[in-house]
Amino acid sequence: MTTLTRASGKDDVRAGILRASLELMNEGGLGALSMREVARRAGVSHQAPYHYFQDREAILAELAGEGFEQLYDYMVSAIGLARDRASKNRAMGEAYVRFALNNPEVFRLMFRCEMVDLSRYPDAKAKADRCFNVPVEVLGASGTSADKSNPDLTPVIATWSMAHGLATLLLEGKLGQSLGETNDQREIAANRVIAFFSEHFK
Amino acid sequence: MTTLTRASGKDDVRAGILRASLELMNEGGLGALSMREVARRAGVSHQAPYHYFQDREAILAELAGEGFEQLYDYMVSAIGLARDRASKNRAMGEAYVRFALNNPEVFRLMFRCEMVDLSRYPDAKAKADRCFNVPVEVLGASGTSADKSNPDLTPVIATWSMAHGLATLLLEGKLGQSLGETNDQREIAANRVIAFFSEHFK
DNA sequence: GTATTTGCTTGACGATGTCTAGATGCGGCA
DNA sequence: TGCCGCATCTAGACATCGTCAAGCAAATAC
Repeated sequence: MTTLTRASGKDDVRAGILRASLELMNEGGLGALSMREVARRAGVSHQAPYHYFQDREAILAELAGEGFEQLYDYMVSAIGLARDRASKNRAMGEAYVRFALNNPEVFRLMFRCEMVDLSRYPDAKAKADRCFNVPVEVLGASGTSADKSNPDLTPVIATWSMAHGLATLLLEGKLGQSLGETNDQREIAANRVIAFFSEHFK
Repeated sequence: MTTLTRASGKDDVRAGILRASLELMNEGGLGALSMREVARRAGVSHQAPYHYFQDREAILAELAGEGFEQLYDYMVSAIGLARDRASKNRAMGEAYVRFALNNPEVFRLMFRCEMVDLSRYPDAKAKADRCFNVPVEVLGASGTSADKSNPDLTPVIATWSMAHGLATLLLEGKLGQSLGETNDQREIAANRVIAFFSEHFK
């Protein structure tokens, strides 16, 4: 009885810490994610999280890794529904922005190098790299360079930058009312921008 | 006389606090900017800054405001050197990225809404808005909408997003080695991306 | 010449991340 | 069965942080 509780309790505690972290982040932003509050919410002492994670950054790295996995899923499943390369490209950008709008705090976390130094967390880094390869594969054939081993990434970076900048500006409220108030309105407007962009790259 | 000394002394402390804040930020990132360390470096007690700024955010707002002024200057002077609309557009994007690479921490600060809520700082907000109007004016004539009072901002947002995304991804190291190691290399590569983008909008 | 304001200091409070040092209970081994 | 070691977790302490409150000296106002 106690054994069972304890054994399953281990995973419970670790999972509970992660769940509490995600909750806190989504409720009050990245700044609200404190070790002690996480522990409090997970119902353990303020030091218990240090048994499962080396420090605060290790928790963030795990959350960021999960974020990259989700972003990958968003993009891949959107691409799967598209037929030609142009629509794949567009669907990818739309999925990118949609993910950002649906998971603003995780998105911020994923793209702030001072929050998580990915080079210190190979697992999360691998998940990130897998993400970054999606546009390369979708757009790869469009590279103007004949050298396959060293393709010209310019179009890939331009596309990715557009989607990333749009997502970021939306998230940080820098586009004001130009793109609407609700998430739905903004997503539609964002898709218009992406469509405009894609139009010019056919 | 005394009045004059006092007045300049007052400004000294205020200016010293701002200078120390900027230094700290540039040395150790946004996280290194603490009220107490700022005060220490400015040679005053830990409470002195509260005479000039309501709280930490007020200092950040002032720094962000200065950042927007600089970004405006970067863009406007770059545009001034260009002749036609296409080169203006390109010069603007290049200036945007150059500013970000030259002032990474201020750039981060400027575009993180949880750091500075611009709606609470009208001065900084005005400086930001003036910045955001630059692309509108440069690209304004290209709007497809005939309605001048409500022009179609899609091309403006696409252009801005591209530059912003590129700057952000570069700053956060998400483009890895694809664009070189040094700031100079990255700036050149970034300009290539911007050129590619502009090419398609002629 | 006293009262008020300005500019700054000192001290305190609660909160945080993390180090160190226990406590508690389990599995393996004698 | 009894002991050891390890995993899991708690509790306490420390330095640091942002900021509130109170005080003090000098300049200014009346």
